[in-house]
Amino acid sequence: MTSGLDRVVHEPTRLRILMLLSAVEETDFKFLQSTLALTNGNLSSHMSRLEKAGYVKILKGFVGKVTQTRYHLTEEGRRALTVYWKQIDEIRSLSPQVS
Amino acid sequence: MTSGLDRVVHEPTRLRILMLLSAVEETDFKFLQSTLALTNGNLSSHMSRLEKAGYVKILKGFVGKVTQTRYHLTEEGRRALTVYWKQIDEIRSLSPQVS
DNA sequence: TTTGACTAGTTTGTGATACAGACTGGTTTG
DNA sequence: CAAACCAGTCTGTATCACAAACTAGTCAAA
Repeated sequence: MTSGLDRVVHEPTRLRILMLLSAVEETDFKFLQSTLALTNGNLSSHMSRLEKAGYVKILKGFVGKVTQTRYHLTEEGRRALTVYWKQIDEIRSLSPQVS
Repeated sequence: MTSGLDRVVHEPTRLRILMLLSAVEETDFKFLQSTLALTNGNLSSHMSRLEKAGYVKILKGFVGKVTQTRYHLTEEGRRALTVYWKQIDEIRSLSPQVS
């Protein structure tokens, strides 16, 4: 246990993605890409990572004939965020133990 | 600019080190090593990284004939921490822009 | 109908780096 | 002398963020 912090969540770009998702509950590729100013490849691989971790559900569909990918925060993802922020608060209030 | 977060600070182990230093102002190698449960090599390289970034001053001395290394948070380091926490707060309150 | 631009992503390649573990050089203790 | 401690350095490995290249399909328009 290096530090306890979930590296999947701790990565800044993914943290932003997760925070956005936790606010809107569902989004599509284009929105995330333009809002966070990411390259396609970068966003794509982050989303795969989040899916693999079980934090995000990837939903593929169509708008007319054009594919559209939407993302949905899972309960597990929401829990991971809660835990993460709790741990961050602990680090933030870190002071040496008086034993 | 990937996300604006200072990677030197963002790395969990270094963040803990910096928070400890910001509380005690000065510490030695042994204390950090045992408090954070790090290997010598790992702690050593993190401290070098922090020194290189200008966030920590490394002070080498002796206790009797045995070397002792102490660490001191610089003003720059303290500023970096302040900025870091401000940015974290911004991410934490992230919600989609209504344009 | 094929050429060319555009959309929406995925795959690949590379450089950076956190961490463990082995080793160094010196000191002290048994 | 041997073992343990201190404070490192120096490998090696495995991960991984990011960009760039690539793929697959859509939609004109000539």
